[in-house]
Amino acid sequence: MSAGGPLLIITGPTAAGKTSLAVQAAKALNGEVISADSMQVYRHMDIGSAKVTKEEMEGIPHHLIDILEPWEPFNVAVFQELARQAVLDIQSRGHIPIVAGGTGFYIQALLYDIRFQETSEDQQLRRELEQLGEQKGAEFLHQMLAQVDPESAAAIHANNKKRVIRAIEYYRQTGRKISDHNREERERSSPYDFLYYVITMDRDILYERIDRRVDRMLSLGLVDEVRRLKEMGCTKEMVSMQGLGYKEILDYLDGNCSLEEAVYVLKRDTRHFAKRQLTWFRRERDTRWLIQEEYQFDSSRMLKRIREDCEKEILWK
RNA sequence: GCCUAGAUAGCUCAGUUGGUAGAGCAGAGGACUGAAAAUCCUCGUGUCACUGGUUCGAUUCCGGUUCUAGGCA
Repeated sequence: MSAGGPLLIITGPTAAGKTSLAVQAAKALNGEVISADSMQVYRHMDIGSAKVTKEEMEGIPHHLIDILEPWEPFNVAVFQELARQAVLDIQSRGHIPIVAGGTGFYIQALLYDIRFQETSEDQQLRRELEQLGEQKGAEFLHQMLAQVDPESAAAIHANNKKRVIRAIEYYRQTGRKISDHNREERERSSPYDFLYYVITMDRDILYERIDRRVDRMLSLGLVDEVRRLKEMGCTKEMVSMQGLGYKEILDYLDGNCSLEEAVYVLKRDTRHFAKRQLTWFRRERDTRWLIQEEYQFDSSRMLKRIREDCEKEILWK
């Protein structure tokens, strides 16, 4: 038994069926859910983030949902800190933590206990570097990075300004190369006894479900939800407003495109996102894939599989 | 019915002064360690509508056919 205790992870691309399986698993295994979702942390963003409703929770406690206002910043390091606390909290009640959500990066940070530096975010430096990039071009920034951390420069494409800037920022703040840091962190093993499930299905079916879900969001009042956020003062620069469904509808409300165009882009970008999520999970170690077709799209059948795995692994007595 | 313009990758279209063709989007694969629902990289053979003709050679020129727009009756 590892020091961290048992941990169940239920993830997968958007619209794969994570939410309901997580609740069912929690009910069956005496668990509580920790959301690993970068958008559901925000209040007033219910429809577009496909946030679990009170009814869907079926009385199961859900952590890290509705904890921030849309103008507040959020990132992996904050998530990790809060998620750790939630794990301890749940364990203190003798319950099993169930991490459910589609943000693979967050799951990784918690699962492998990735170390993040105790430095405050340097918005000033970031803005400076961004400006520099605007003025002198992506190549220039990339060259700056190459001088202090050639390995990172070789690994990060010059066009990927966000990454280049972060690598420079990391070096300036810590005096260390982010490439060294990454290499070390990659070696980490998890403190938890975990079962890492990734729900998926045939790509065409997944894409159809995404389209239908966006249509449903629209009929549930996504446009009104975004309009309310806009009236509250939310702008597209905010991290929260970069979420799918928010940036596109905001574009429409700002008069940059028709609603039809916004919906087309939203569906398309959500498909792209689902694809990226799958790429991420394919690369992760020790994942167990739950192919919906093999379980007739029936979450109780998937739950049965999970229970069998639990017994085999003897994670919980 | 006549005239004109089109018909090229799943979609929108470019192009070849005749040597069998290429962009964007879609789609696929990948990266990712404090913006991650973000950011970035890689991948393009298809009866060039059909059918005759000219030609060493036609998707490209000429004729006909079909279809689609627009115009005239």
